[in-house]
Amino acid sequence: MLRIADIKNDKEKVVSGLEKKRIVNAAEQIDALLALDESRRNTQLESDSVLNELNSISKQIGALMQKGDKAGAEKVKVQIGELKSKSKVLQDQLKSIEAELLQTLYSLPNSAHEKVPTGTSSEDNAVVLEKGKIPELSDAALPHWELIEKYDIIDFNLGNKISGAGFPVYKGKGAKIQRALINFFLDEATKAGFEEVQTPIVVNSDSGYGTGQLPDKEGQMYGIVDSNLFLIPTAEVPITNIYRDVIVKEEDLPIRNVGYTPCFRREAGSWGAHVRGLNRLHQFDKVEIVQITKPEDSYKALEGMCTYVESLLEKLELPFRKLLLCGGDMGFTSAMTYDMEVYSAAQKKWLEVSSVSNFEAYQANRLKLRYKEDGKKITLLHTLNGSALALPRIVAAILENNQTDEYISVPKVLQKYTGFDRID
RNA sequence: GGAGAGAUGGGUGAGUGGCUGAAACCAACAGUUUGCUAAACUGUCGUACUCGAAAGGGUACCGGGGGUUCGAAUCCCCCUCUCUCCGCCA
Repeated sequence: MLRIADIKNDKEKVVSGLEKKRIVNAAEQIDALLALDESRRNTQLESDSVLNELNSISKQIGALMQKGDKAGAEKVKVQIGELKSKSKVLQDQLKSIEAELLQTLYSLPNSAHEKVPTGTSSEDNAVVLEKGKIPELSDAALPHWELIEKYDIIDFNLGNKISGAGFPVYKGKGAKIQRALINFFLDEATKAGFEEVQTPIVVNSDSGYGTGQLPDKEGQMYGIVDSNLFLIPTAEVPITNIYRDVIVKEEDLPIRNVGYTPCFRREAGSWGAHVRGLNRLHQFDKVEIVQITKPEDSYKALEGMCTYVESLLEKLELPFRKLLLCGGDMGFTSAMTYDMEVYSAAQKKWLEVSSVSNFEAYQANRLKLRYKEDGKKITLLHTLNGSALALPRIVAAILENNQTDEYISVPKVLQKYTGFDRID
């Protein structure tokens, strides 16, 4: 969540960043927030002084009792009644103000970075890089949802039977190519300096709040009945929450982790006829990289993570482009996001396969993720993450782009992982 | 699932109503000594909010929430988690 101190420090900047995020009355909301904080402070001040008085009277009573002066103690006790009721009122007041403050902070998204383009939808995203050759396919080229049937490698009907729509079953070479990609991504990330972690794929609500899925996106996660647990929508949640309530040692920074997990998304409302095959699923596999840096290093780290993701796409020989998302298309918690899209040549569509974001201190503030600057001042860190990469659309693009009439060729870098060089 | 024990600062761990924001030890940090390292000695050593230019104050926090009391780490209630034994089991 946003930090009051930052808002006070440069209100205009925060407001304009929020406006980019399509918060219409950002200035009013921020003013209300500041007023609320002001009243919080005043109430606390008052409450603290009453408590102080109560504490010192209690101490007096204690001292008198020790001396055996019971009558004297009773005399002093008389003063307490009124102070206590006063203190109760103030503390209740303080509690409700704090709750309101927190709720307001939860409801506000991260403020967009100055360099984020203004805009309301994906139309307004800026293409900042385009790389790779778009293959020319024959007229007989098939979209991936037909290829998977032709070669019998992914079965949606089986998934339907077992679970429901959006839960495919990968078979034979289809399953193997998935596993190959996961291993390839994990190995590459390890080489690039990310430490591999394996986390739970269900999380509690504290974790959901920590990274900002709650309360904003509760409807997007699958909840587990009677357990107050959620299936993760991304490995970002468990990995970043490793560091919740942690004061990191300065020499351990930056922290870089990578993890593979299945991801679960309800995708409520986003289902439709235009979503076919692997383009959108309820369960999919993803390798995620997470980085935690000092504030001054986070934008350099963001660029570095993008460069890394680009290198994966190049190795897979997939044509891709890189977008700097406009404020309106960015996620709730992000200050700046780059999306990577691969071109899937048979459906003639750009498919988002990675989203790399800098959350600055927004998540860290919820997570209480900090470090001791110069061994003294405690400072919130910056968190970042990126998909590296999400599997289904990569699979879709590989299948479509590498198809011939008789077979589909496997990208060279994957062959040592798959053990075969073509699907036929 | 049944029975019992427990949750205290970076770690171990003391603390059953006021002198405890919390002993002691370890770790860490700074300094002294030393040819270097080590050892020894001295000091510092939780977090948040808040007042203050600063020095230094105030308030809260001993798993979480509520209660009793003038006063709670300490007593009571609820919840969560951990450990041990039994049962079951990949």
